[in-house]
Amino acid sequence: MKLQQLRYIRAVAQQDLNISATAKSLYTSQPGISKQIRLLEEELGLEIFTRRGKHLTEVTPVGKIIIDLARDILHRVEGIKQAADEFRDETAGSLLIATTHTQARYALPDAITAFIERYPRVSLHIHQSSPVQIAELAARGEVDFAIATEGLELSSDLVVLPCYNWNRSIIMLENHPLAETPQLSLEELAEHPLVTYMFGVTGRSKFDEAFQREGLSPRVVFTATDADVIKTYVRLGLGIGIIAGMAYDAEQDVGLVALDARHLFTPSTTMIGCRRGTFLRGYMYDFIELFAPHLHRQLVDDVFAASSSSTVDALLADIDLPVH
Amino acid sequence: MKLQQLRYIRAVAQQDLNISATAKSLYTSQPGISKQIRLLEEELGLEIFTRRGKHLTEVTPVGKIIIDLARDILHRVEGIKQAADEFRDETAGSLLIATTHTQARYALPDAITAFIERYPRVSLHIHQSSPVQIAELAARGEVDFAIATEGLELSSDLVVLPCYNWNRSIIMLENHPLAETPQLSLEELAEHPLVTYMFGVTGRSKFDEAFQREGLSPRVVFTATDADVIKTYVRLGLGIGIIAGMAYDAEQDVGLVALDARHLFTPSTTMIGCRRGTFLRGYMYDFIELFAPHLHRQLVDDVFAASSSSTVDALLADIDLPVH
DNA sequence: AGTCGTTACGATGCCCGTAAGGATA
DNA sequence: TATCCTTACGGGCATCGTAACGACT
Repeated sequence: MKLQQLRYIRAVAQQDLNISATAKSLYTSQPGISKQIRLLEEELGLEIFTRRGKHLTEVTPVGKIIIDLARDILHRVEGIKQAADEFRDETAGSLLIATTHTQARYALPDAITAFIERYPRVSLHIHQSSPVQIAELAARGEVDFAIATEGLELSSDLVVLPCYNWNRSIIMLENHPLAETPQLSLEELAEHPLVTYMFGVTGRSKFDEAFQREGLSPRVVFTATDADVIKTYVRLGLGIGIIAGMAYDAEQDVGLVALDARHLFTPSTTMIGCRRGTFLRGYMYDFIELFAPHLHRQLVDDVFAASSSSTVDALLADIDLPVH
Repeated sequence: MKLQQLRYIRAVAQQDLNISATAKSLYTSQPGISKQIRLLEEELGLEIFTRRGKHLTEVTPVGKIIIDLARDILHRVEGIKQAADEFRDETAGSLLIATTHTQARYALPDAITAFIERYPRVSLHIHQSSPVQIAELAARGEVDFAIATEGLELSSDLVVLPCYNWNRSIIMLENHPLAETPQLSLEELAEHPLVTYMFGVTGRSKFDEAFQREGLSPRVVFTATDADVIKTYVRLGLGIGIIAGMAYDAEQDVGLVALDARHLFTPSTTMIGCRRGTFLRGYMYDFIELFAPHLHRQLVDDVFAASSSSTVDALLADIDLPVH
């Protein structure tokens, strides 16, 4: 058994069982991959992929198990390289983050700024995507960290840590009839057309929960994946916007007013997720701590070691999350 | 990086940094190992072993991390082979158990008998050793299971499950003055010369605890690693024996009487341990369940997935352990 | 002097890439 | 017909084993 064989089966599984495409993506030849896979199957005495004629049609049940193990092994092999890099030069390397628009735009800039100042020689890549895709990227180990409010807890391959809580703000045109209301209620909100985040994005679930709890059906006339788009449509008079509080800036957002809505909605918690078994480099710990100061190295190590929900809960029980 | 290179560094680390000896144990040549290690070090850009002249003297700090990761990786590679074997033929394979004399002699026979009847084509190896060595063998993945009363919980590399509780019996010559005493006390025991298990073996710690709690200093005149030796010396009139209850058999042990001592000592718990990340074959689950019926497959999976003490505690909280 | 790791060197064998063949949609 | 996997074949390279060297105890 060779590591390349494991790489091949992983890649083929990823590329929809197309060996030709896999060969291109790995800059090698089809026959090479085909042969190595057959050799591995021969060595193990079973088929990883089922073939119909000359096409790979699906992954066998054992194949699934083996590919999962292969992913795990290759990830740990990466860990050895990371450990080596860390030791050779702890101030250089790369950091790949997958996150949502909201985080990239409003929550991350401070941490990023501080990070690149402290680690100028770490090449930083931020990949913006939807929560589901973010979680997948991190679970597959294609990025080091996933940062999002929704969707991370769904993958059991991820170690997930809470970073901060945040509340919502209600934004509207400054001449809107509700603009002067001191303590807006959900009933009042439900009477107006609303603009907010799409399903599955930026704490949308807490939004729905709140209305459902009161037996109200809000009139959501427009949904978007980010606050900038929402603000644009609020400006157009389409309705009242409900966005993350941090997405409103009194100076920048002229013409709009924001009302704090923390009395209406449960706070959301933004999380950072990382694949289990990842070798964390020194600057990775530091990045986490820059973004979420309560997540110091010892605690992160403990949570990684624990890797199970109730122990994690115990470790995190005493922490007061920052509120943004 | 190649798997063989990882095997080499692991083996060299294990063989006291002696490449020649490693080469012999792996049936290959010294230069081959030497070169592969250098190639790996070159690829990673660091030294795994420190050399003084032409001798390997110690493992570098990174080396330790890398060797640990290598062990982990190789163990998971074994897991792939296990998964393949399991799928090819779930009734054949091998099962390696490291355990103590007490377990092998008194607790395991029933489970073993049932196991070889159900899985005649699984080659079974039982390795008898001290608790500390047992734990090491299992933690290194050289055996599938460690079964012992002491020492397993010390290794964080092991997933440990409780199998059964057991109590002690006091054995003595049938004409001994205490033989008729209905409820012996620790004070009375402390007045007589005692024979029991060695330190670190078969629940010896509970023995010491009991006397210490009462502020008593027992006169232990002889210690042994197994009950057979203890019984031999009790027969010689050396003193009163304290052994695991299951080690006394009224029919076999003629000339000796046993008094139940569960009112004097805290029960001990015998545990089964298995390295984290092990791929468990179907017959391995069955073996566990044959030995400890409450440890059914789902529960074992949950504990492996949890792999942290407090979650494990929660999973095991509702279980009534069998008492032997 | 003996043990041990490294270097040098030669041969086997493996891996990869090109080219051709057969099967499917 | 176009795509795709497999087999066949040849070149290059890495690995391994033997032998000799240098270094330490």
